[in-house]
Amino acid sequence: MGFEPMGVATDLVILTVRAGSFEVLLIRRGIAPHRGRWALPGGFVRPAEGLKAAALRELAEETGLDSDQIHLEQIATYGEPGRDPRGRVVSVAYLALVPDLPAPVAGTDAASAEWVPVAEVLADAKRLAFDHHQVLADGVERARAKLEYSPLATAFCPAEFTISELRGVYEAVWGVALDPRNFHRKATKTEGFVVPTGETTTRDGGRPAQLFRRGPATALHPPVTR
Amino acid sequence: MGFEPMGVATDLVILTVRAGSFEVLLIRRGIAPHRGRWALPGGFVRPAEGLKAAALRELAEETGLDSDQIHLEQIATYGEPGRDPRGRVVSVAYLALVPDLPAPVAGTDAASAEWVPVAEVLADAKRLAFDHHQVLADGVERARAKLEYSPLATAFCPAEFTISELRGVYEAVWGVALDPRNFHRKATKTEGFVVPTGETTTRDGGRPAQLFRRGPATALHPPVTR
DNA sequence: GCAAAAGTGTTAGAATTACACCCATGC
DNA sequence: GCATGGGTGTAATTCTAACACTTTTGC
Repeated sequence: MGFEPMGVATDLVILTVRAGSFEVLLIRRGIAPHRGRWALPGGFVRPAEGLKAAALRELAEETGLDSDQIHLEQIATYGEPGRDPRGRVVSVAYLALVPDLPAPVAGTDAASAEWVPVAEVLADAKRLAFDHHQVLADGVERARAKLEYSPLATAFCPAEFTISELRGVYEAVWGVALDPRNFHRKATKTEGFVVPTGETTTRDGGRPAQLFRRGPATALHPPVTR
Repeated sequence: MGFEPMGVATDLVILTVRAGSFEVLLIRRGIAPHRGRWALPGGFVRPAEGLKAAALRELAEETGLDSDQIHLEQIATYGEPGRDPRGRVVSVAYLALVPDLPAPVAGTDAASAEWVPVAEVLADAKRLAFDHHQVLADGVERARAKLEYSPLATAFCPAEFTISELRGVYEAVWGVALDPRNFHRKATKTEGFVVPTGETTTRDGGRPAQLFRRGPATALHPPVTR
């Protein structure tokens, strides 16, 4: 059975929230094409490697994170002829949501990697190489939408977090202010969203706040509204 | 720049609602692998062809429909090594929602095609070739979810339809009964969902019903609840 | 004490639900 | 007339949004 072989790659939209800022991990390309321009991390899928496995490998190379600590899901696949000057390359894009990394971004990859505010990158459609502006836009839109009806915001938080830290994630990703009091009720009353650890912290200042972990829910009923 | 070439294909989850039944278009495979088994329509992407263009070509071959009349969106991409015995094949799955076709399904494709109730196919995980059971399940879940917050149900209807025909789509896809009176209010009051044509029909029996067309909305606020 | 953030209570308005009821047609 | 589905009205309930107010810490 004949078919025309093509290159298959994965690209990663790695998002985090750092100090109230919603940011994406970009690399400066060290090789052609688009040498010296900013791009999403990514690379070709190896012959005996699954697509998600390839994305996990790239993610570990860039961030040092392993699969337990991160949320990774497919966004979409981009394959217009001509999107890559090297030839026909089809790219499967993945969305990774990671907590604010205590360790530096430095991975085994030699190319320089940097966290950049999402708003800044999206404001300039020509900033990124290839069709990565569209890929980023699609990934960001997916993340924003999923915060509403899934407990995914916890993926941006450390293992234990306060309700106001969780609210900070929503505010950074959506770019809106939420009522702290109503948000507190929503987060703690929504079945399975968060579970209290019994501990408290004063790291946010003011009255000590309860610490929570991610709950078992996979969907939020009712959703958190934007 | 070296990469390992792979086969790239598209598979189609073509869904419709016919006489109150939620159905998927399957073909019986005429060639190996999985010869004689049921599968989703699909085929390899041509060298200079875009992914969506390939899906549209397959769709036209199977149903005779052109792009104006149908909704087509990407579901996901499936590329585990070993999913296709012919070698490393990555398949980009597309979801197509089509109205009940007045013309027979017969296309230029020689393989026999048939509409089969979705529930029947999903009930038997071994019915379909390759990993098509998973692809179908993902496509169906996408369609069910999108009915809630998008005006996509109209994609299953002819250009002009009554509110009860629209409700029939929801009931068939979700497998639930909806209150006709509350649904009527919801559909007609939700901004941009449907627009009245001014015509009426008695084809559903009883009092004449107003005819509507799809409205300009791309999202429904508030959503239709399951 | 004062500032800051956590957390609870309350109330008005909006949306959802269930169902009573009337309308316009075919037969 | 009578059956059938179309379409409107309305009240009970639930959800949301806005904000007053109390609690517990650091300084």
